[in-house]
Amino acid sequence: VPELPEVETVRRGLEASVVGRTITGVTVTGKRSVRRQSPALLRARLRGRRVERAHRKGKYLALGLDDGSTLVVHLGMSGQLLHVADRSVALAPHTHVVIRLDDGSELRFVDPRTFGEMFVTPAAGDDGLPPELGALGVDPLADGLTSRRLASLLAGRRTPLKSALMNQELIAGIGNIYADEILFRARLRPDRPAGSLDEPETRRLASAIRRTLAEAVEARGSTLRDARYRDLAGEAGSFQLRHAVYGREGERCRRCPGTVTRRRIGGRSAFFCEGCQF
DNA sequence: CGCATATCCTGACTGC
DNA sequence: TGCAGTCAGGATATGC
Repeated sequence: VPELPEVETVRRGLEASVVGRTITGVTVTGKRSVRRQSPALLRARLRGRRVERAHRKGKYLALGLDDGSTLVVHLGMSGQLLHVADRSVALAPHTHVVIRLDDGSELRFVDPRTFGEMFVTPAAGDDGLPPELGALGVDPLADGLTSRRLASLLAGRRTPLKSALMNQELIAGIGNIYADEILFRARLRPDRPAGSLDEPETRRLASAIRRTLAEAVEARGSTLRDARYRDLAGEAGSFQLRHAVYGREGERCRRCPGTVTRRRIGGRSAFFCEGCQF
C-alpha cells in the first residue's frame, strides 16, 4: 500500500543510486505492468537514456531522462521498485520489468497484484511532470497545503471527509492508511461530510496532514505485516509502529478510554475512535 | 456534475 | 490439515 511517504522514500533512493546512470537495456515480462503503450515502445524510449532527475507527485514517480522524456511509475497496491547492485541475484517472484543500468546494477519492478504500472511519455513540464499527471491535486509535502487552500478544496462537498482526503484530484498522495492516521490526529470522524468543517477544524486537519506525512517520510514509510512495501534497497519502513488506529480494531485508543472501531466508509474500511474523534 | 459502485489481481486470512 | 471462500485496496470506468 505505497502512499506518499513510501513513494517519497523510494524517490530519495532513486536520487541516490539511479540518477546519473544510463539505461543499457530493458526486459518486460508479463502483460499488465506496461499497458498504456507497447513494451517495445517503452524499451525503445528507454534504451540509451540517462536518468537525470527523480520527481514525485502524490503516489507517482517521474524520472526525467536526458532527452526530455519521462519514465512514470506507479506502484499500485503491491508494487516494489528494487535497485539490485549485482544482476546475478535471482529475480523475485512477480518481477515484471527489469531495467539494466550502465554500472552493472538493475532496477527491478516487482508487483504481485499488478495494479501498478509504468510508461514513458515524451514530454514534461517545467516541474518535471508530464501532462498525464496533470489531474493530480496538491501535493501536501512538495507544494505545501495551507488551511485556506484545504478549506476551498473541501467546500460544498457532501462526500465523507475520508473519501475527500483520498481523492487524488483534490490532494495527491493520501491512501487508506494515512487518511485514517491523519483523521485521528486531527480528532475528526471519517464520516463527517467533507464540507462541514469549521475553521479551527480545517486548521487542525491541514496541520495533521502535513505533520503525519512528514513524520511518516522520516520513518521511511509503513511496512505492514502482510504488506510488501520495501524501499529501493529492500528495507522495511517503521511508521507502522506509530499507527494509532489503522489495523487496530478492538484495541484501546491511545488518547482516550475508548476503543478503536472499524466501519465501511466510501467502500473502504475506516478505523477510528468514537470517543475522541468528532 | 458529484458521488457511489464494480472491476482488475494475488496473497493472507477465515471457517468448516 | 486442507481447501473453498472472503477480504484487502488505487485508479478507472460506469451508473445514478
